[in-house]
Amino acid sequence: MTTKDRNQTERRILDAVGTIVETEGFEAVGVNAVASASGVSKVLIYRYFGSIEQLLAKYLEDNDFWLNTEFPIQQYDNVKEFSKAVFRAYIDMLRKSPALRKLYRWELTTNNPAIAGLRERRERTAMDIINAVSRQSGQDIDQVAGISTLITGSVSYLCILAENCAVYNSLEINSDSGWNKLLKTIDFMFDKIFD
Amino acid sequence: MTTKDRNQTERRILDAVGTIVETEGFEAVGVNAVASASGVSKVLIYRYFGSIEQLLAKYLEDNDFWLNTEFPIQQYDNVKEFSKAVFRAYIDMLRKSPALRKLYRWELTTNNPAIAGLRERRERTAMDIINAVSRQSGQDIDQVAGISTLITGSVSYLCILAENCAVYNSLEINSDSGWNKLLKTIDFMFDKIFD
DNA sequence: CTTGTTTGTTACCGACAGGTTACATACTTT
DNA sequence: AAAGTATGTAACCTGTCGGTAACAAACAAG
Repeated sequence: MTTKDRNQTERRILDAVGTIVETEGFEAVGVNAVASASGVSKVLIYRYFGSIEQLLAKYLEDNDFWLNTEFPIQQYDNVKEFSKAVFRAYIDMLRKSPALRKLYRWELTTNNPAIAGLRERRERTAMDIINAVSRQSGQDIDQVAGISTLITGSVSYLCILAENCAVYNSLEINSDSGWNKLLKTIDFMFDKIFD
Repeated sequence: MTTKDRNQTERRILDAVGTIVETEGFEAVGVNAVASASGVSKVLIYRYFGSIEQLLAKYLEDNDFWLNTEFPIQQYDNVKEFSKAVFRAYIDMLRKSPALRKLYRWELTTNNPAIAGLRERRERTAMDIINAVSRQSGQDIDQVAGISTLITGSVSYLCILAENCAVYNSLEINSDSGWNKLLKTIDFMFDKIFD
């Protein structure tokens, strides 16, 4: 360490968490790994953050995934096109962000207060959109929730899987071409459903 | 160990793998864990199976997930009902089997020859069905593959997630009621698509 | 200048992981 | 009965994990 600067040290630690998360995932975030990746002795991790759990909580809080993306519902008068756009945004977000993929993957094997908090807020955001779409389209809310679940669920799954598997049902889930096919299917579905 | 019986010892080891997989998942299958769970010294694991990878390969080979479920395509003259039935079977299978859920979860974080082999065979089975449905229904094959991907992908995701999370888009993914709603949505979708 | 506090490093501890060596005991074969 | 082989265990080795103690250096306040 060159100078004595607590703020900078904390930044280094959090940055190290970021790179570990992006490359190896949350599962790999341990005291020793963060210490060596940040070039900071691990005692400081405990001193400044308390524990790895709290460090991860801070990391999640800093880059608050998903929550900051606001969907301006009113602006769309065409519910069908709005729906398509929402899922397009969802796909882009997940395909672009390694950290977000790792977060979704981590959630499948873990449960802790930080994750529970994220899920709650995500649930609220999602249900707000679903409610709005149901109201504006006249579709049954369970039906809208179901369709939304089918799409976001599979998109989440495929984006995680794509890091270890190139093809699923003949779709190249690693390339734009595969995802464009899936987008066409989603559009097709909405065209059939919203008559 | 009471008597000297290699067959019985191998059985004990494989059974221990099974219980560990079902309760904690493939990630937890290590030499020490299997040794203590089976009551067998770990040297024998190496002697009889070579390595943990090979032991897991044997375990996967023994209970070959997914592959043994044959779908008699010809028997259905109604393609729509056949499709619904396939996905119903898929959901039941995944919801009933903890080991299968753990396998799907493991696949999201790992890649090895055993998994690659499974994927290949699964891919072939799936594409056989998709081809048949496309031919018999007249739907574009990419469209059928897309729909199938949306459903199986989300079902896989939700079944894995349900072990750590009770609600997704207001659906109770831990209970039959939530899944029945989702089944209704799938049926609804097929009714709209197959006109 | 001296005293106390913040920031930092090194070195260590116990627990447990994967993996191997050396040895004991049973069974088979001649 | 004797020799060889298959089956089993205990003990150990190295490495890494999370976690802590002890100490060094910079800085602030009197």
